Amino acid sequence: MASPVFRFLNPEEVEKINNARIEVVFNPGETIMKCGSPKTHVISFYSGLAKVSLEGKSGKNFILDFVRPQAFFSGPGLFVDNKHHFTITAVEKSQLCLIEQSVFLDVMKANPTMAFAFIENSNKFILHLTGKLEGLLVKHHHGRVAEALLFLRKEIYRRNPYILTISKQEFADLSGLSRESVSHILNEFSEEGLIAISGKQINILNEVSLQKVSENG
Amino acid sequence: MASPVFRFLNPEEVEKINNARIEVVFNPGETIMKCGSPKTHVISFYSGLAKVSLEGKSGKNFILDFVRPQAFFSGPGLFVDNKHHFTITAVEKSQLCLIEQSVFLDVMKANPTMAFAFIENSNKFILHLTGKLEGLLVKHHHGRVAEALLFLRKEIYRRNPYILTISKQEFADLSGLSRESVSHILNEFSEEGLIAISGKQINILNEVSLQKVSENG
DNA sequence: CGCGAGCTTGACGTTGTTCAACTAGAGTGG
DNA sequence: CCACTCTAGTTGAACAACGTCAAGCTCGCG
Repeated sequence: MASPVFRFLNPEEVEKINNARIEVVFNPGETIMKCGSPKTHVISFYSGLAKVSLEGKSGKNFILDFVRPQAFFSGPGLFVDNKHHFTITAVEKSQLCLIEQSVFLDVMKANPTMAFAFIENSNKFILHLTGKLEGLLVKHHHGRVAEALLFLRKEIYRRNPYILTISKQEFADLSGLSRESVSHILNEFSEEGLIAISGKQINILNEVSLQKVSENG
Repeated sequence: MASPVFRFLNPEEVEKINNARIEVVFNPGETIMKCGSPKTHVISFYSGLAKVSLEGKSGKNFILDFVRPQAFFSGPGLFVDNKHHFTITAVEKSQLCLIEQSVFLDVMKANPTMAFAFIENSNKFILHLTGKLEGLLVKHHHGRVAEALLFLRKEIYRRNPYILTISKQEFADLSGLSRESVSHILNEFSEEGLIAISGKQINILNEVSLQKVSENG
């Protein structure tokens, strides 16, 4: 029960949730939730890394967010059409719990504090999405790549240098660019001494400058 | 108490909300909520039209959504930082109620059904946002203008032909383009016989083709 | 040693922004 | 009732951004 959404449960409620959850392990590349399929469970994520992506027709994908340890994920189909609107795919080997939605809702119904925590979680997601929107609208490719580099360093891998566990295609899907553009720009950053790349390892050498590029590029 | 969010209140709860609300009328162009300011009320919208926009630094704005009669609006700052993250501006003369957030939350705390309706409302907003994101990523300018034209016809003005109450600049902010691009494209659509424009009136002549442009352009 | 997927590199063309000049309409004051 | 001005909108041209294409590279794996 690691996620903040569950932090206000009493032992009885914890018990109820525990009886309605199944623990599953997904290997890299495996689909956890498929866009369009019926939504029957909510997710409590324990370990690993998964991507939440939008499947555009014409094959273009876009990564909205990552699911990380301690995260809770429900999806916006709840109370709307009870379908999944995003596809969630394991990037690293991931351990998570699938909790029956009906039981989850029962508990939430009786515990308004948990409902408020749930709303907090949704609102943070909304803020994340509007940040993405703003990035796509105002930033040019350099800014978006810089933003993605810093996001991965600060939010996902939480260290520097870091080893990319996502592919270059996924990096492109994260920044809303083509794979080739990402290559070009990483190259430029490398030549300018902002970062150093060797294989899958990325080393951010000049975080301050990169931050500026992210904001003004 | 027109919004679906309030549909499950009992008379006592209605009374409580009624005592904590103030009715205000905004004229076109007036700011209802300003991005960055503290968030103390939620909105129940009665009549008129308002835009919800993101203020990008560098002066670029983007219209995320419109607030219409019957709509409820809270904003994602709730339970996060209690600030406004969007600016809401009246487009037409608008009549709305500002409800004290603390009272609103008290009522929601005691009424889980209302909390669920609130979550439904948030989720629909999330779906709207991800739709916008997808549009920006996949569609080219023609597709976006076509989409905006159809959105205004179907969701906002609900008739055809319709009179634009938003400016061309706002139309551009809605589709994520520059004013000039919008001009060019509306011209092209007009020459191709898809629409007819005279002054502020827009007449969609070939909705089927426009729909196709919206989907594949 | 050879194969193939993922990635890189460079050239090219389309798209859409920006700039600048122009037009139309609305409000103001003589 | 006519200039004058101010804002909103249009038009066209030039340029830059970015995706696409195509060719080449790298590295893991048989």
